[in-house]
Amino acid sequence: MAKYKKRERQELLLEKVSTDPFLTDERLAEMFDVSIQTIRLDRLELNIPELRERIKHVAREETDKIRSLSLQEVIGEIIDLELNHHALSLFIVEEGHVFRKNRIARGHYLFAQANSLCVAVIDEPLALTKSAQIEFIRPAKLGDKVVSKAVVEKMDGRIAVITVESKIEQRLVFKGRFEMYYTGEGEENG
Amino acid sequence: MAKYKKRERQELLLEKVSTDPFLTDERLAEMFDVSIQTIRLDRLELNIPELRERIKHVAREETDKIRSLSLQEVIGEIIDLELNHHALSLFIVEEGHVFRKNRIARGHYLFAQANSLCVAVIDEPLALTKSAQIEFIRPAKLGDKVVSKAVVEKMDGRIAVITVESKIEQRLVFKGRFEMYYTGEGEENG
DNA sequence: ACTGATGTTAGTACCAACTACTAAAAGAGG
DNA sequence: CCTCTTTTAGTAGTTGGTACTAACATCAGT
Repeated sequence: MAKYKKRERQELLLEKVSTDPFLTDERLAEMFDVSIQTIRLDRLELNIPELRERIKHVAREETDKIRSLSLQEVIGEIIDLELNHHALSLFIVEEGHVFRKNRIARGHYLFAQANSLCVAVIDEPLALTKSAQIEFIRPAKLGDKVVSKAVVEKMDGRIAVITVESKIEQRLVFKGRFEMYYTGEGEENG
Repeated sequence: MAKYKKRERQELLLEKVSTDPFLTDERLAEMFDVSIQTIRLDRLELNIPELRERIKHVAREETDKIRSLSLQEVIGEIIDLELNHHALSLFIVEEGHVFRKNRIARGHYLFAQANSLCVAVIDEPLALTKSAQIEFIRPAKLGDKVVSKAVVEKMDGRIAVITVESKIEQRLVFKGRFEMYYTGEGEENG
């Protein structure tokens, strides 16, 4: 079987280039046993940018992913906050948070949302989780919007007690009782 | 104050290039108010590759990071496992896991290690956390190697009770009691 | 002030991987 | 056979460089 027809070649080209953006026109020409010019024409017709632009695009995209990853250090977005009283955050369950099998969110992400909310609600330089009792009432699934509410029950100068309830569309999915240790000393050096 | 000395400029150059790998020699020359040749000499001395190589490197590196990201779905590396009995995992505290201020690990990472260990130790298609009581005894700091041990206390066909102890160099930093819900039905569709 | 060493700039030839364009050759279909 | 599409060839120009040579500039020490 000799060369492909134009149509086939272009389909395959798209596939090749999207699976491996690092292919030069020269390599591609060899792969399809056509001239470089043909590959160029194909790219032109298919609006496939040149090698360097493809690489640049990948690099840009991925440097963005690092940013959104380090934003993930606080799980969930805080949408309401009154220091030392209460706080509200929203966490949207995405691909990375679920078991592949059943698309149920891993428990520790729900915990992380609650835990970082507790850290945020305390208006002190140092706030660490001391203990917690938690319950997972219902599973959260891919795409669910989990709203978590933390209420500070008491603060005695060292320990704060906070209750957290997380809901999806008004239905309780998680609750917990957190004891947080806090002080005014923000030790800067390790 | 006019131009920088060679030394200073090269330090700044390294910083600039590593924070933004997309800078051409021309842009850099403008920024430091020197000729392009000087920038080239600097790059040569500092072994900084040219723009295209830098971008290629970022693109390559980052396509790899997608892999290591999906590895992150289990926090910690499992180093010993006897299904339905016990499991051991190692979690090394890195930059992304700590508060910047004091380099203490965020609580939910220690929880995540324990939680995913509990999921792993149960030899059933579906295993979800039902509830947990946890205690943070001592803070874990940047660079610490946290060894977590999960022991299955009992399994009654639906609920497993697991105790977890996490230690850094033999010293207890975290303990918890987890109730896990499990079944043989691995529902594939949401 | 003169001498060297170090640092900076200029300029040339060359490269990869292209774009944009023109033009010729090859095939395929009626 | 003629026509229309497809493919190939070839030229000029671009970006962002390398590698190299050579001319200046700056300052340090004597």
